[in-house]
Amino acid sequence: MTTRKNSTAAPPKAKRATASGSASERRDHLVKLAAEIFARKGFQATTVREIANEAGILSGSLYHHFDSKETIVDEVLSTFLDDLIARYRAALESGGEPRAVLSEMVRIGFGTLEPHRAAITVMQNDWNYLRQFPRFNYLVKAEDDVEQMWVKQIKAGQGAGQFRADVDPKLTYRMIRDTIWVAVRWFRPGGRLNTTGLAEHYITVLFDGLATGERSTQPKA
Amino acid sequence: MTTRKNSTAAPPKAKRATASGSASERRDHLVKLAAEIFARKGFQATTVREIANEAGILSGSLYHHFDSKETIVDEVLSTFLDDLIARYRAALESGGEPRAVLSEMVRIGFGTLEPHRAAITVMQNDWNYLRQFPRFNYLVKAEDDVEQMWVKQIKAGQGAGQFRADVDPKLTYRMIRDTIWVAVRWFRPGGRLNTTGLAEHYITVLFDGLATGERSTQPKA
Amino acid sequence: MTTRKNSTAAPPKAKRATASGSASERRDHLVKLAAEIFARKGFQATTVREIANEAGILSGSLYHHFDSKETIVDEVLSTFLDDLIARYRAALESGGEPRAVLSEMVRIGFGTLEPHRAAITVMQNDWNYLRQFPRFNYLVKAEDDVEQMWVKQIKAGQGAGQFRADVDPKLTYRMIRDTIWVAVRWFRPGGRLNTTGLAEHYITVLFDGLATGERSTQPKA
Amino acid sequence: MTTRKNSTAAPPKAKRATASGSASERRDHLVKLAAEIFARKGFQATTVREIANEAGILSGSLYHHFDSKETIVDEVLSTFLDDLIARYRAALESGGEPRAVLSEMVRIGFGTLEPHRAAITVMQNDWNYLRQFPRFNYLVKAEDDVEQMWVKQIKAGQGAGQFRADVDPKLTYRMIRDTIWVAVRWFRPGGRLNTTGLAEHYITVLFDGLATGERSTQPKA
DNA sequence: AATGAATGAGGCTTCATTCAT
DNA sequence: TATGAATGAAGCCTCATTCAT
Repeated sequence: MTTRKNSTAAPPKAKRATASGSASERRDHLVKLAAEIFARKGFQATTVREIANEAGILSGSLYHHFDSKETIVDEVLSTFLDDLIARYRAALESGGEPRAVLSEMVRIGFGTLEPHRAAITVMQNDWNYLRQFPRFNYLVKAEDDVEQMWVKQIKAGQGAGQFRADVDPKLTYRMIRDTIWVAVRWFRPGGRLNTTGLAEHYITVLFDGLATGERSTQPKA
Repeated sequence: MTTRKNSTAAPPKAKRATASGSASERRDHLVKLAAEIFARKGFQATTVREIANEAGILSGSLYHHFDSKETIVDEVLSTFLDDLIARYRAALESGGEPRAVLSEMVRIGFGTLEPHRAAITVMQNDWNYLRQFPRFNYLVKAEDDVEQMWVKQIKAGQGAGQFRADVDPKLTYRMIRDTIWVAVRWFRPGGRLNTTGLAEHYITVLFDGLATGERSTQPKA
Repeated sequence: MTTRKNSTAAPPKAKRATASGSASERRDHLVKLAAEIFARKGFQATTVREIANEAGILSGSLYHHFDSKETIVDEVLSTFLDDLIARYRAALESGGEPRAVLSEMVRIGFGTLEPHRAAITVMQNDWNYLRQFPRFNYLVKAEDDVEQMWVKQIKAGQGAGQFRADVDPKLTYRMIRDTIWVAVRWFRPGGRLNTTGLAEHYITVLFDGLATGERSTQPKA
Repeated sequence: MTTRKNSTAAPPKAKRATASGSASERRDHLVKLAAEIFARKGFQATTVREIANEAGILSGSLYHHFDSKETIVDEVLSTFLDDLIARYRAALESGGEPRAVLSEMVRIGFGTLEPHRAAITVMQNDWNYLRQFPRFNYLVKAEDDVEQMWVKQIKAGQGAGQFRADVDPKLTYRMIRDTIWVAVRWFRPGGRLNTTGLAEHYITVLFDGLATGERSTQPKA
């Protein structure tokens, strides 16, 4: 009735070693389990009972660790965003030329697809629902911060003559962002391309286009 | 609240001939109302009571029109998909060269953003949840059909030397598709660009890329 | 599973007559049932399931009539207070001399003991708990209104020389009020005294005191 | 949070001799804390976690001191009742005349308002709920004992011609009792009157009545 | 004595759906 | 077609209590 998973395989001692661990390790483990289910079924369709079952405890016991179901998804999302923003900042601080920085940002984006697959999926699917709650206002803030980083680089690239001047920076950012994140819907590790391959593929098309030969439209700048 | 007892008296046929004509009109109206709410709040977060309220009736009364909540969203999605596929087919049957056809398909895609905004939003946000029900299997089928149309054109374009040969057709399709549909999340009529402008903007970047000057990578074919 | 009470005794037709009735009759009936249980067990110790069981329906069905458990107790209390204040106002508007009016108010107070026994009990026992919720602020308001009515009469009586001047009007009111309401804890219809008898007994002691012979302290006025 | 492992090393006896002396002091402290919260929020609305928080420990740790939540409130109430009955007995044993003894009992009652405010509040508000549990039967017994003391004095007063004979002793007792205890709801130290003042105020009204001039009804005896 | 994790029962509430009228 | 009352299942959460450490 207690341990439901991994119960018959591991020796008792190993089990105890797993069950203990630092206070927040347990919490992190639970967040990870929850994230997977949220990603698979959607936040609303996921019951706290499912999360608890997956962890081998009763649903009420979850509330020893979290205030509410919202708190859990909050931790899922904020963990991802914190990591993402930190990576972006590092890329910006490298001080490279715009095209190189932007390429790196694309790589960073695709690079989160695997480690943060669940969180990105939740953000894609449940964002619309979650944002109606005041507690998730910070998500909008984070989104704005990220947008500024991208738009700034695109504009810098246009100023430096690296990017065509006849595209809208904000619009372009949105298209890039969506193309990256939405890939989480169909990308599965182990397919033809890994996320690095995906990134390079996209960088190619993004910068040089799908067409061959001469560019049909020339930049105005 | 209105007519309450006219069920057993009048002959069914006569009644339908007179009072009807709006038989399916009423139904369509309800579907449209529901679609808007589904789009705004998500399918699961939308209660049948909300839909009924919006229509000025009680929730139980909805069941004179639809078997279930799923039936309503089903109608929302299938109406959109039927229209979309019909348009794609028309573009394909025009028999133009691949690049022209693909451009037209992009235009068609962006062109559905306004008339089918609600349906597209629902498909984006609730697809993950809905697909777990067998009744929505046909959605997967429709998605596959559409994918084939696109991939065929991309391959044709590569064969004709119009498109670079070093990109993956299926992957490219998915990125195009995602870029278009996901725009429904932020596109609002009345902004800087209408959907036609959006389409042209994207076609430019898609075919010629973001960069200026020489293409850094050359097609292998 | 549906009708649990009065099911075997009454003929089917009678039952239907009971089950229907005007929309608010059903609601009033439920409120009355709930009031009895609240009085017997306390508001918090009463579960919505108990209320629903008593009414022969499922707990969820209660929410067809009421927003919440609080709404039910709200209706219990406000019904009582509305009636009480109306009666007090009528007594005040009779325009009698203070001692007569005050006597009448005492009679009114004891007079509510039977028809509003449940509500008064709830107010006595659960007031402390309920007042913490903003929605019950109006209870405090009603209490203040009533206090003003009483205090005004006591002061008037002192001004007219009918009541001793060396007592505090507000304090005296509180003691009278509490003595009346708190009787709901032990008063049971069918005992030695009915509520009229109780009222007269209290009026006697209230005005003339428990002692015999000369009053040991004289009014200062 | 503090000492965590000193259980198996030291001999129990030595430990108790040193660290203890506050064995029951700690317990009494916890009871006092609990009483305050019970009074403020009601017994049922008070969680063991709140009590533990107030004491700076975790809720589970409370169970090293008490078997259950009921045990705590039991201690709150019985402590008060033991003290009250002892005081009453002392007054009775003084052997004064009925009116003097009764006055003293009124003073004792009001005198408990401050030192036992919390316990009295709990008894007022949660009596109805608590009495349904067999373990609190002794409360009813104590209540009966007290009633007998009062009624005996009232009857003695009537027999001695000090109190009017046309009042019901039991009924009179109840009204006096209620008037005193219920004052706990609004009495706050530091107001116009302290409990001594309250007592004298009430004694005046109780024996001589609110009215001035001749008594309108005369005792029959 | 205290911690911290868990239990198990139960509470209030929501909601899609049904059905007699 | 619509109403209004009800169902029944389920959901999130609370809380007194237990127990190994």
